Amino acid sequence: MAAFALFTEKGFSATRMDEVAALAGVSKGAIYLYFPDKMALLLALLRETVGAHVETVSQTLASHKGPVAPLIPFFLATMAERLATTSLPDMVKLVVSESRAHPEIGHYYIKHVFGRAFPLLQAMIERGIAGGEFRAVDAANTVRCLIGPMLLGAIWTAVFQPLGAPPVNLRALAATHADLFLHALAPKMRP
Amino acid sequence: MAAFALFTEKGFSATRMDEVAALAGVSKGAIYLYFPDKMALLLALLRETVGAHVETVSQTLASHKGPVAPLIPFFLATMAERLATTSLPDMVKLVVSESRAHPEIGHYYIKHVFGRAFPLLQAMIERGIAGGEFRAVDAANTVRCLIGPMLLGAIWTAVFQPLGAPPVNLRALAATHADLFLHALAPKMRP
Amino acid sequence: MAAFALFTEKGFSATRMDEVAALAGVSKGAIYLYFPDKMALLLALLRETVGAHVETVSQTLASHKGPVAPLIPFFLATMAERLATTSLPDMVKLVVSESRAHPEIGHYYIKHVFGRAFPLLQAMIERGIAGGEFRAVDAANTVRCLIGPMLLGAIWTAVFQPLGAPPVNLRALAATHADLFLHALAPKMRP
Amino acid sequence: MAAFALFTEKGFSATRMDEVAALAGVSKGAIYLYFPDKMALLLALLRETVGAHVETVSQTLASHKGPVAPLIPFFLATMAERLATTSLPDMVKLVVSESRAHPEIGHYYIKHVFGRAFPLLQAMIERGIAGGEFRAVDAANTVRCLIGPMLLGAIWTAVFQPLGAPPVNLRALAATHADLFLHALAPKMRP
DNA sequence: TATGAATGAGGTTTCATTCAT
DNA sequence: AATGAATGAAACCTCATTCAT
Repeated sequence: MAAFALFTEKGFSATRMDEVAALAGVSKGAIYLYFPDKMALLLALLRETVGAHVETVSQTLASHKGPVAPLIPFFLATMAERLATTSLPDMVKLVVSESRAHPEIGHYYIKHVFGRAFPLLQAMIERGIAGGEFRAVDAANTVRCLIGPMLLGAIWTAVFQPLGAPPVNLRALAATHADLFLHALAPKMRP
Repeated sequence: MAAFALFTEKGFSATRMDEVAALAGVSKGAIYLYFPDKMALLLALLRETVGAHVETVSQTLASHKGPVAPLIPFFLATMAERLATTSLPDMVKLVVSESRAHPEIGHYYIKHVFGRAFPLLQAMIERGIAGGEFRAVDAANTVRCLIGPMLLGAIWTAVFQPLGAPPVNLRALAATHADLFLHALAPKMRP
Repeated sequence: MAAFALFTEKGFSATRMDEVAALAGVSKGAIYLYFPDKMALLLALLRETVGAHVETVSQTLASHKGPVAPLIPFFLATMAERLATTSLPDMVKLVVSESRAHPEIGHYYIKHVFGRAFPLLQAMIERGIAGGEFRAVDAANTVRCLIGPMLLGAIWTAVFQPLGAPPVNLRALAATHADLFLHALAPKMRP
Repeated sequence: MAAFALFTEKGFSATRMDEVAALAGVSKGAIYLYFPDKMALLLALLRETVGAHVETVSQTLASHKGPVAPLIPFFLATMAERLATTSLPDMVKLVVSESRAHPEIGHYYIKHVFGRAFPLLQAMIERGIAGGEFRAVDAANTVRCLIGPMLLGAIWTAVFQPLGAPPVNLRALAATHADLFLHALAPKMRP
C-alpha cells in the first residue's frame, strides 16, 4: 500500500492514523476493521514489502550453480539497484528504529530476513572456499563484511542524505566493494 | 549522564522527562534550568558522549606516521573494543532512529562525526596508495567498505541482539574484516 | 455559546479548556475538532457575539434618512439597552484586557467594530453639520465624545459594579448624555 | 519603580517575576522579602503611582475658587497631558484588565480614585449650576460624560494604538470635548 | 462494511514560590 | 538581607482508539 511510504518516511510514531487513512482514501475507523492496531498495520505492510525483496534475492542465491565468484558482484549490484530504486533504505531505517520499542518487527526481521539470507550467503562463501575459488576465511563474519557496506549505503541514503549530506552513489559503492571483496578472498598465489 | 541510557534504550520520544528527572534525582522543572528543551538535553548528552569517541579516533588517525597498513587492524580493533564495551552501538541506533524527525541530531553527526572521521580515513587510504602499500582503489568508497561492517556490528548489537538474535563477536568480526581488507588492498604481485 | 461567559467572566488565560469543555458538555478533545486553538475558539465566539451588535447598529445608522439629530438619542438609548441587557460590557472588558497579549482580538475589533461604526457615526455628525442641524465641530473627536460615556458605562458595569461599586443606570446615563450632546451641537442662535 | 512598566505593558499574568527581578537588579528571592506575593507587589506599585495622579488632580479641584467653567478645559487639558506623557493609559488598562480576577485592585480604585475624584467633579458641576454658570443637569451622570471621552482616549492609547490603530491626538480630543461640554452646559439664553 | 464524531489519558513546558546557604 | 537553585502543580494540545449510526 501507498500508506507504507508514510511509515518509512516519517517513522512509526510520527505517522498518524489520520494520514494513513487519508492517503488510503478511507476513514480512520475503517482501518480498525482490518487491523487491530497501528502496529499490526505496520507489520502487515512490512511483511508484504520486505517479503518481496527477500524472496527475489533468496531465489537467486539458492538456485545458483557453478562458480560462486561471479555471484558476488551480481549480488552486490542487485542490492545496490534495489537500494537506489526502491524504498528499501527507508525500510531498513524503519526496522532499525522501531525494533527496540516494538519487538515484533525485529523478530520478524531476524527470522525472515537475516534467518533466510545469511545462511544462503554463508553457504555461498563456504562453497567458494570448498571449491578453491576463495581462500579459507571465517565465513560467518565474511558475510557480515559483505553486507556491511550495503547497510551503510542504505542508512546513508535513508537518513543522512535527506538531511543534506553528500549523496552516495550506491552502484559505484557496490562496484568498489565487489572489487575489494574478490581481491580479499582471492587464494594466495603459488610461488 | 545516566539519563542518556534512557534515550538510547527507549528512543527519544518514548523517553519521558519524568523518567529522566527521576533517574537524575531532580525534579522535572530542574532540567529546564539547564536545558531549554528535551531535544537540547539529548543533543548535549550526545555531544558529550559521541565527542569523546570521535576525538580519540581522530587523534590516533591524525597523529599517525609511517606505513598505514598497520593502522587498519588497529583502527578496526579499537572500534570493536569501543562497540563492545561502551554504549556506542545504542548511540548509533539513536542517531539512525531520530535523525529524520529531529534533524539537529543528524546534522550534528554529519558535521562532527562523519565530517571529521571520513576525511581522515580517506586520507589514510590515499596515503597507503601513494606510498605503494595499497593498490589503486576508489578511496571514498573504500572508506565506506571499511566502516560498513562495523556499522553492521553496532546495529546488530544494539537492535537485534537484545531481541534474541545470535550475538556477534565484534572483536572477531574486526579481525576478519581487517584480514579481508588488507588482502583487498594488497598491490598486485609482480611476476 | 454559554462557554463565552467563561471567557468574559474570567479572562482568556484564566479560562481553562477543561471548564469550557465541561460547560459545553463535551470532552476536551472534541473542542479541538472544531477549533485549532484556544484563541481560535475565543475569536470565533467573539465574532459571533460582537458581530450581531455591530450589524444591528450599523444597519440603523446606514439606513437612516432625514434629520440626524433624533438619531443621537436613539443611538445612545439603543447602546444603553444593549449594555444593560446583554453581556456586551463583559465583551468590551475582554477586548481591553486581552488585546495586548493576543493581538488578533484587538485587530478584529479595530477592523470590524471601530472600522465599521466610527465612519458611520462620523458621517452622521458631518451630515448634521452640513444640513445646519449641528454647529461646525471636529467630527472625528466628536464621535469619540459620543462613544466615551458609553464606554465608561460598559467598563463600570463589567468591572467595578461586580466589585461592589454603586451601580450606574445606563439608560439614565444615555439620556443625560443625549441631552448634553444635542445641546453641545446646537447651532448658535441668530440675534 | 521601573518594574511597574512591565505590569502595565504586558499585563499582570504575562509579567514574570524573573523579569521584574532582572529589571530591578535583584534576585527573585529578594522580592519575596518585601512582598508576600506577586499581587502584593503590583498593588504596592499601583498605589505608589496612581496616588500621585489622583493627588494632583484632587488638589486642583478642591482648592479652586471662583467660577467653575474655566476649570473644565483646564481639567481636561491636564488629563490629556498626563495621558499623553505618562503611562497613565497603561495603568487604566491594567486596572480594567485585572480587577475582576484580583478584586483588591478594583477595590483600591473604587475607593481611592473614583471615590475621591468623582465627588469633587460632581461638586464642581453642582457649584456651576448653583452659580448660574451651568444649566440644571443630572450632575452625577454629567461627570461620567465628562470622564468618558478621556477614558476612551486612554484605552485607545494603551490598547489599540500599539496594535496599529490610527493614533488619537489626546490634546485635541480634550479641546473638542471641552468645547462641546461647555456648550452642553451653557444656560438657555433669555429671550 | 464503513463513517466520522467523540474520547481521555498522557506528555512537555512554564513559573510563582521556597529554602539552604 | 540576599541569593539562586530547585520545586511541582497546572494547562494546552495530540492522537490512537471506540462506537452509534
